[in-house]
Amino acid sequence: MDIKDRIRRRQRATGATGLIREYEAISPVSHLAEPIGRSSTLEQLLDALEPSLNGSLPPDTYVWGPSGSGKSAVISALFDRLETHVGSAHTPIGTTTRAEPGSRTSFVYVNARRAKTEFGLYRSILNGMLDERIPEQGVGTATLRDRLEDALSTPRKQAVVAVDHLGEPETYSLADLEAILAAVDGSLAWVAVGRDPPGDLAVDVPSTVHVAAYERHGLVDVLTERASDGLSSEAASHAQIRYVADWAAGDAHAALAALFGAAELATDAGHDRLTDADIDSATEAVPRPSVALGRVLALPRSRQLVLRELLEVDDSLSVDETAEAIASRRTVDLSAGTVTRYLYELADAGILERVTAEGDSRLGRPPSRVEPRFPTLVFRELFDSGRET
DNA sequence: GATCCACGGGAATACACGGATG
DNA sequence: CATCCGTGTATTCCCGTGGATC
Repeated sequence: MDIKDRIRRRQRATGATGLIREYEAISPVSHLAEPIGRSSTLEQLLDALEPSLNGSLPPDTYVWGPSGSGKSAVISALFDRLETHVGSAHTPIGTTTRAEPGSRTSFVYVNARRAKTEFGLYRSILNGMLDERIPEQGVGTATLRDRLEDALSTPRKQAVVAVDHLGEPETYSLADLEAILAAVDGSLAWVAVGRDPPGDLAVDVPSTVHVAAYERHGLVDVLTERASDGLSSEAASHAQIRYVADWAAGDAHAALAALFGAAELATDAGHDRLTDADIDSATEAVPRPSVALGRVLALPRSRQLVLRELLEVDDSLSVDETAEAIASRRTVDLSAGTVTRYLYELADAGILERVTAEGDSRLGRPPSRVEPRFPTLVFRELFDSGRET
């Protein structure tokens, strides 16, 4: 919804005549309704979820794989489909072949980055199951849990909940998720998504699905498809796409971030197609490894603002000096001390990297400076064209 | 009046370094 | 020589506050 608004705004601005035809198509934070080249993952997921197609509860499942391997893309697209075509809650009776009459299965996709608490999780699940408006505040967590149990208590009512992005600094772990959902009394199964191998987790999961990184040709397919949807024809050459795919080494998020950044640079420079220099500059603006943009864009406003302004500040300054510079900008209404703390916190979370300065031997502990660990060009663009994320 | 959660200040603690101490 | 201490910074941690919502 957010993204669409931004895109419309952009399309209006550019008249969709420029090099970039559709921002969403080349955005690393958006997913296609039909993921490209992940059919084996899709099959494995359907195997695991098969019981739910007949109205019974599937086993809890853990899906894992590296950054940019298409986990989110596949899961979100699949749950979307399942909810509209299989979950009968919103489907008029008799329009599709359903197993047991009256059985209702809700398929809910939850982004843990945006539902960071127990309260938020219950709220997201209820939101996906019911058409009613769910309170955001003013009501206790236990109340929400009761409400969820109510929703699940109707005979033959069940829910399969996908919870994406587990185990990141800002999100809870699979163990936490299991504990939270175990407290819910009702027919509910989960599909948890994370990066850690199942063996590293403190939880035994009955079923796992591994998603491997994209092969080179697979990633080329993804980029080709996305470029043809989002860019003017022939804006990116085949050789350029292969180059980006190689550079990204299987990480679709990084590859799309580079493509998006290059398109942005080319547009700003008035090119009608990507130059190799655009691509080089764009890849330089994508650190490897890089933090997912979705993580950055899910941060509270004030942190995103600090990150945005950070991009305008001389990056050789110390943390304190940087904070000072950021706090003095007129868009920022925070004390330098608070900005300092934000910078340290962001560094601790891996969104920034602290680099201890060398030389310059003054008294006391030597200062460090911070460098972004996220795709800066894309963040800048999404932040500036949007707002309210 | 209850409740969630982002905010934001500032106290507490860690660290680097040189010099004093045992 | 190893350890402790003081000083000046850098970094981390805690917790009350208040807006918004029900």
